[in-house]
Amino acid sequence: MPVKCRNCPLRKREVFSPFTDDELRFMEHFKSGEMVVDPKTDILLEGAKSAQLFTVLSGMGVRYKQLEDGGRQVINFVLPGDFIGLQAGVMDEMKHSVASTNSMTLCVFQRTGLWEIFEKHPERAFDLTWLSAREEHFLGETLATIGQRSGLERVAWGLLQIFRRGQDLGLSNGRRMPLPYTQHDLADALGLSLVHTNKTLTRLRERKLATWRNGELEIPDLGALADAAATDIPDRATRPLF
Amino acid sequence: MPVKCRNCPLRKREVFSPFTDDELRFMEHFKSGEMVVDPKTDILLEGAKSAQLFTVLSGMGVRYKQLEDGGRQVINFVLPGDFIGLQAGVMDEMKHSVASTNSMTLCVFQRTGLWEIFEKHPERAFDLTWLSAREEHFLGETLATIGQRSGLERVAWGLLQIFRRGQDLGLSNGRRMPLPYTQHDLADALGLSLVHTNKTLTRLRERKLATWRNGELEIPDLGALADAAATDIPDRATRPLF
DNA sequence: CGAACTATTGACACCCCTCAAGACCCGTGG
DNA sequence: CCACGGGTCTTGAGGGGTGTCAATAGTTCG
Repeated sequence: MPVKCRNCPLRKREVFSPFTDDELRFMEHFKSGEMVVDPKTDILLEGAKSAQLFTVLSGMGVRYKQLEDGGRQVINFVLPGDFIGLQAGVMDEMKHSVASTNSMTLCVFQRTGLWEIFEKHPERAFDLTWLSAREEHFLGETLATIGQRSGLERVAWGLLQIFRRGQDLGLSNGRRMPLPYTQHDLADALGLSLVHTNKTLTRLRERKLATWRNGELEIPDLGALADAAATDIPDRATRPLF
Repeated sequence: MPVKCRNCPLRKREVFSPFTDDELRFMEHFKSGEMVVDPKTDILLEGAKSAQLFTVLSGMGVRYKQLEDGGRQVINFVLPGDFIGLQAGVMDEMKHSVASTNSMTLCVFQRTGLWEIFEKHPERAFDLTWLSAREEHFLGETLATIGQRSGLERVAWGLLQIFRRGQDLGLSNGRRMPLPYTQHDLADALGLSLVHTNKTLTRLRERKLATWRNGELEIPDLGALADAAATDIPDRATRPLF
């Protein structure tokens, strides 16, 4: 029973382009409902064979892998517009877990709809592949950062990355944006210890490059922070499909 | 002008399943030629808008990102059956480079064929998305390793990973397989310095867990090495499409 | 024979991890 | 109301893993 999706961030390849009639029809056809998730709750678990795919309408979360020894690697941060569960839809099961950080509302699709997309909507199918390739690209960037850069560079890069995504999503008020994660989340994402991440954040704050407090991130000068991250100004990133 | 592709590792989802007639026809239709690449040669450069996609018929290579400061991150190792250039085909340009290590022979496809696949061969298109999702999965594993594990564990994990892929491809003679990379390549893949990688390889050799010499890797006991890598026995990995 | 690349080994420094303790916040229950 | 516990953030001390620098040797190639 398709539900009207007032807020579903279905997009063409352009960020924030208006919906076409075709896209609206497409959305309503495949959407099967909405779902609200409490903070700090697992949405998908590694190994799960989920029958649903999700799109984030609001709230934030993390993709992560739990290690045997108790460690955790945060793969990336999940923001509004992100697609969740494509792995379970295309492969047989999830290869990582997804948990909410905030309270999140999700747009729900049935996995079976995927086949219909590939059969009847080749352009949408192409978009799905594009989405997956984009994820691959970002993971490569992350890998290069974790593998090759120092602690300060990693933290600066991570904050910069998520701030840019927030900007593209319209989450930022000028130089501020909400960031409900814990320092532990960031540490696990960057491959640093919690303590060292904390001390590095303090350094960034002292240098007035980035201040992250009470769930709000402030970056006075993107360029200065980018210098600290040793990255060139990058591709503007987020282009959600649904 | 389609070229007969005697060796093209087109597969169904099963590793080494025989070709179906449909698959053979599909291959020949999209293949536009073969290509031989000298060792140590770039095949695709980051930022390139390549008109071709490739499949590896033989030889080995690396996917990598060159950093501004001279560093290099090896994203992963390219083995026979791997697909190269999907990013350039789906997105506008390559987000990483690909270079040969060995002498490689490649199967060449025209990028324009991609659209035809999505329009007329939804099952193949699904396979492409599956491929991309699989890459994403492996990158996640790598990220977790680099981000969370010690040097010894990383090296053990890396050797194990590539050995298993070699096994699946039939490249291994029992406990040995050819491995033409340099220690520098491995170091750049694992986020370790060359020197430390060397010393860690020595330790693995002394413990008789893995011996990598003269371009050949020998692993006497996969289980023992897996213990050193702190990984559970994983999903058997490589299932190439083309 | 020299140049370039690769592998190896030692010395040393330092980044980052671990352990530990305390502060602050907030919910719960006595 | 206060006590208590859990989660998060913060700071200090100490140690070890890892990076950097440097030198040697083996190999290939011209």
